[in-house]
Formats: sequence, structure tokens, C-alpha cells
Amino acid sequence: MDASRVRQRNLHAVLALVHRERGVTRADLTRALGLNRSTIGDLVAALVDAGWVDERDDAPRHGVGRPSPRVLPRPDKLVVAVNPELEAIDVALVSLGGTIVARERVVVDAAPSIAETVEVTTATVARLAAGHPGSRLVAAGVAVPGLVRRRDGFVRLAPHLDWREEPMAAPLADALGVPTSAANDAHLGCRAELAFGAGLGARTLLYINGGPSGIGGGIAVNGALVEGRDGYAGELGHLGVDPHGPVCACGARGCLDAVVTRAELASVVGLEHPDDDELDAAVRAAAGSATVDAALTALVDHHLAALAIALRGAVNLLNPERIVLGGHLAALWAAASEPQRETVLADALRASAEGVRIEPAALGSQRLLVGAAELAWEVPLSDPLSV
Amino acid sequence: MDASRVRQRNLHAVLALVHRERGVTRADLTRALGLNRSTIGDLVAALVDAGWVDERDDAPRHGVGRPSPRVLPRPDKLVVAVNPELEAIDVALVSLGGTIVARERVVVDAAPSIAETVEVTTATVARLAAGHPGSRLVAAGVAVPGLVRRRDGFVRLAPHLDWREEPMAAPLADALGVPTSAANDAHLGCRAELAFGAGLGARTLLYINGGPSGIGGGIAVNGALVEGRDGYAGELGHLGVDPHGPVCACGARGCLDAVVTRAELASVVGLEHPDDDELDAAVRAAAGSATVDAALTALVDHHLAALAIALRGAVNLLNPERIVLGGHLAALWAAASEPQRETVLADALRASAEGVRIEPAALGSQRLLVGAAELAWEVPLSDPLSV
DNA sequence: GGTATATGTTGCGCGCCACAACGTATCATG
DNA sequence: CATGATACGTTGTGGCGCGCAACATATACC
Repeated sequence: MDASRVRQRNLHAVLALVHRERGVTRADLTRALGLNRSTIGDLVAALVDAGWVDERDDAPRHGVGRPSPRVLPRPDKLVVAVNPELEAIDVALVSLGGTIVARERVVVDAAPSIAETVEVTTATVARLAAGHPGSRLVAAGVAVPGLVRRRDGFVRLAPHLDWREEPMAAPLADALGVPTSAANDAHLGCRAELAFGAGLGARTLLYINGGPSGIGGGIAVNGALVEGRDGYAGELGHLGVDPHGPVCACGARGCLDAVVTRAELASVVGLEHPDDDELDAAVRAAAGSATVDAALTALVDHHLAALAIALRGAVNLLNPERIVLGGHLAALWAAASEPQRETVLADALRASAEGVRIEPAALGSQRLLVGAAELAWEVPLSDPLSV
Repeated sequence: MDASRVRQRNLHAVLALVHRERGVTRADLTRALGLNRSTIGDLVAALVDAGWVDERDDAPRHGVGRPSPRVLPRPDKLVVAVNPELEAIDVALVSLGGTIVARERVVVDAAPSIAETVEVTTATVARLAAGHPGSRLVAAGVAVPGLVRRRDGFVRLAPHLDWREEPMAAPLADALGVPTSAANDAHLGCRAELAFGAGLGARTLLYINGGPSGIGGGIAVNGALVEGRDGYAGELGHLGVDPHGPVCACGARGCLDAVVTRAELASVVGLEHPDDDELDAAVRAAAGSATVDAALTALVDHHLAALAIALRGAVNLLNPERIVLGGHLAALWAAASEPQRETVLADALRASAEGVRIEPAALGSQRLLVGAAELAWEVPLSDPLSV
């Protein structure tokens, strides 16, 4: 830790705050970082010179004293966010502050290969970037629905795309010419909710998402995602909830993923392949109607009981301060009555369960792209002057 | 992060390395910290002045070049480690490097109250310290068999001692006059194994201990213990392993703690209240004998199946690189055949389970005191010149 | 319009580390 | 056993980054 590392850390801290808050005053920075006014002024000047932020004098006045200029992210430094799925490849350009400035969903005929994903991404990025002349791409992040080795962005297994033991980050980095990372999509959903969504402010967070390709999740401890040895942590979908339950695709018996299925919930409200919003709306309507469907109530009971076993384990293991539910698990939660909800943490240790907030995810369909952008930002933000 | 914090961090880094390695050469420090020779010299000199370390010229010669002096922890800076139990209060003085320099186990008639624990501890510490004149006590740590709020060392519930909602760290700090922390005993076992035992070098570690008062555990991520919101994380004993199993003392059904009991394992090898060493020896003898007891084999099968469900969940959640088993779970592991062992992670996701090392704990009866000392050291080591 | 308050700006000094040059202790070699 | 190579400690110098104090500036309140 020498002097130049101190500078790097402080620049990172300033930029991280500007990113998270989407703009702060210099006075805020002084308070938050505990550095001297003159130092903050110097740091901000360096970031303005490097093209990271703008300063503006339009801060809202609130109280006596000289108003402090606002430090805002420059909208022309961008990262690429990619989310390959079964029927489409979602590509976006995201600015500091997690704002999606351009997005395109490229529909594909069949599950794309990695090569096709790279090809579609580069073409789409070129198209999107043309709409933002003068802006600069500094990094890229990919949200992969599967197990991804975090170290090198290597896909171990993405069953729905039929990707096995294949590099993802490396070929895209070559094609785009910027540092590229890849990670599990649920991890990135967790990061997105943690940074800008329902996990805001939580230091210890459990995120569980129910998507069309199954249940995944992420764990944050001390504000940082738990990767585990290789980046495979957070697989909440494969917690065992019933030793006599159905055999899961993973080979084990009674996984949460095999018991609490999206298809069951969708069918009980009369839908076939709903997206998250449709499912949520249908479930809310059914649960809120005068004659609540008995089948729905029974299914919610059944699903919540399974979820309770998984959450009991996770809560006892991690003592989180908040739990965020996404996808069909958020719909399930919306459909549950207050007494039903209370059963979910009833079996966890009291000390750990008390005061845990359970909330639906807040970022909707932007979640994975925002999360992939978070992943991408990590690299340049850690050493702002090197970009 | 100003200049003086840099100094503090670097001093801490030097001291942490000396602590962990129980002494290193200055050349080692230069390589490990990436700082200049002259800087390391300066840092070490500051720590010598402050009474933290000694320098000696007795380094083992290995290669050409001027030999580098060894930097050794001074044996006269000590912390107090305490572990109150049902029948005894274990008190020790521990030096930098995790060496127990004095220890006394004070047997008590009945479960001690916190007041008694404080009283016995102060008296014992005075007695032990008398044997080490000139040494200085700088902090204290308590390993409590129960849920402890980490922030302020407040005991929420220690059922076997019948402690409920009572402060532990504060009264002991008052009595001893040094900064005092308290934490869950299994957490501290985890820290001890991580620093000096079977968890050495692991960045992501799962530790599960089976003690007379039940199964507890600890989780380390990136080399640091996961506390959770309040310090109640790691309760592996209350993962659900059988929805139709016995009701646990915690109120839930089918906890690991209620299924894999120490008493069952002890009784199948003909013991009643064995300590860890006795149990381990008896189990090894029984499993290694020519006519392996069928009852033991069946019990091991049954216990391992339950352990497998818990470990499957924990491994899928955390993707650890190593799992350390302590107490009767280590004995169980010792009794298991190779095929039995292989079933334990069979149901976890392949990518997460492959390459996970499962090992018995290595520190034996010193574990909790060494862990409590680790807790205690944390405070003074973070700012060495303030002590 | 004067005063209190909060913040930006500037110049100076200090703490901490890097670096280069030199001193020193060991090993390998003939 | 003398010599060179190697590795490391030591010393003095310099630079970088931050804190601080004094001053300048902009707002709110009376």
C-alpha cells in the first residue's frame, strides 16, 4: 500500500459513490469519505480531467452556506451488457449510475451458440453505439444462465443453451476489444438489486430468483457477492427440500427447483409461458379477487412450505438482513396471504429470523442487464486513471 | 484513506503475517507485502519499538546472499481467552502466533452464571499472569456456546448455560480492563482452524463441529468469517435434513442437530460422555477392527445421509474449497469407509462439489481457546501503535 | 444589508514510501 | 582461501498525496 495506491483507492471510492448515488455533491463526498475538502476537490478534478464525471452548479439548495457543486457521472462512458437467452440475445449500453442508455433485444430462431452470441453482440453494439457518437466503451459484462467460472468467464454448463465447457468472456473480449467478464445470471441479478433495487443498503442479502430456466440466486456478504471457490455459489435452487420429492434435472431428489416450478404457478392462473410481469399481474388478480381460487391457495401453501425449508437453511446459515425474491417467487409472495407469509421463516432460528425483511425484486426486466453492467464496471472503476 | 492510515494498514499487514506464520524473515515480508526493503525495515523497527516483535539473526540459511533477520512475535504480549462450559471454565493466556502460554481449566459445580464466569476468569487470569511477570495483557476474547450478538458481545441465548439476553463482553471488559469481545464458540473454532488448523490457506471454508451441546459451525469467505447481520450465521446444526424427523430443541422438525447426535455415536461404541479424543479413538478402533460392528456401520450410514443433505445445501450455497469437520462429526468421518464418504457430496452440484476437500479438524482441545484469542487479537492488531 | 453558516480555493508542510547508492554477509568456484 | 556473484540491510534524497489554515464565495436568516 504505497501513496499511488492510496490515490487509486480514493479515486475508486469517489467514483463508486457517484455511481451508486447517480451523482452527489462534493460536500457529500467529503462527509462520506472522511477526507479533507481540498483533497476531495483534487480527486474530483482528476476524475473530471479523465472524463469520468462532470461538475454542475445546479445542486438543490437546502440550508445556509455556500452550495456545493454536484458531481455527476458523464453519460458518454459506457459499458456493454449482454444476456443471452433461449429465444433472444439482450444487449445494452449502460452508463455510470446503472442507467441503460440503449437496449436491443435480438430475437434468435434457436438457442444461440457462443459464437453466434459474440457475433450478434458485436453487431448490435456497433449499431447501438452509432446512436451515441463520441461515447466510449470501456468494458463488457455477460449474464449467462448457467454455471460460469468467475476467474476467466468460462462457461462450465448452461443447460438451456446447451453450452458446455466453453469460454465466453475471452472471445467476446477479443471481438469488442474491451475487458470482458462473465458470470451467472442470478448472481448478476443479485448485484443489480443490491446496488439499485430492493437490496439497497443491505450488507447481508439473500436473493432468490425463479426464472423460466429454474431457480437461482446470489448471496451478498458485507456488500459484496459471495463467489465461492470458482463462482458457483448461490445455487439456492438445488437445496434439498423433500427427500421424497421428485428427482431434479441435477440428479438429486427434492430440489427446491424441482418442487417450486414456474409452470405450476403459471398454469394455476391459466397461463402458459408468461413473462415475469404477466405472471405477477395474473397471480395478484387471482389472489385479490372476491372468490380466491382454492387451487391457487393450495399451490401457494405447497410452494411456500418448500420455500420455507430452503429459506430456513439459508437464514440459519447466513443470518441475512434482507431476502429479495424475483421472478415467479416474487409472484408467489404476492399471492400469499399474511398468515401464509409468516410461516416462511417460522422454522428458522428466532434470533436469525427476527427482523428479516422479505421483499420482491424491484428492477424488473432491466435486472440482468444492470447486473451485467455492474460486473463490467468493476474493472475500470477499480483503477479509474488507467482507462 | 490518508497517509497515517496507510502506515496503520501496513503495520497491521506485517503483524498479521508474523502472527499467522509465527515469525518470518524481513525478506519474506518484502516479498509478501510488495513494499520496498527500506520501508519494511522501517515498519519492523516501529513494531520493535512498540514491543510487538523481536528481531533475531538466527534465520536458517538457504542460498547465497546476505541472510535476512527473523521477525518473531514477542512472547510477552498476551491476550486472554475464555471458554465457559457446563462443568468448567477454560481460561488461557495466548501469545501472538496463537501459542497458548498458560492455561487453566477451572471446574465448577453447576453451570456458571455470567457473573461467576467473570469472577473466575479474573481470578484465574491474575494467577496465570503471575507466572509470566513483565508480560502485558492487551485484549480478551470469549467463546460462548450459544448465540452471541457480535457487535457488543451480548448473549442472546446460551441454552446449556441458561444464559438469556445478558451482556458478556462488557462486564468482562470492566473486570479485566482490556478490550473484550465475545462470539459463538463454533465461529471461533472455525477461525482457529482457518488460521492455524485444517483450514490453513483456504479462502472459502465450511466448518462444522459436533459438540456435547449440539452441532454448530462457521463459514469463512475470502478468509474472513461470515457474521451475518448480528453474528448468528453458520448455524449448520439447524439445517433441515428430514421433514419427518424428530422435533429439535429449536422447535423445528428434522434439524441436523436432532438427527446426527453425539449420544447415538457414543453409545454404539459403548461410551457415555466421551470427550472428542476418546470418542475418536473408540470409533476408529471399532471401525478398524476385523469384525466391523454392523450397528456402527448402519449408524454411520444414517448419520452420513443426514450430513449429506446438510452439506449438499451448504456446498450449493457457498461453493467452498474445503470443509472441516470437528467433534463427533470428525469421529463419524473417521468411521466412514471410502464408499460411504463418497456419498456425502454425491447430491451436490458437480461443479461445486468437485475438488472439495473434507478434513477433520486439527487443533483438538485447543481450538476454542485459540479461536477466542484470534477474536481478541483482532482489536489490537488492527492498530498496533495504539496499544 | 449585516451576520452566521457552509463550502470552494490556495499555499504550505508533513508523513510515508520508492529509489539509488553503498555496505555487508553468505555461497560457489577454482 | 581469495574472488566474484548474489541477496539483503542501511542511508539519504525525493516525490506523492493528504491535512491544515487562511482566505474567498455563496446562501439563509434576521
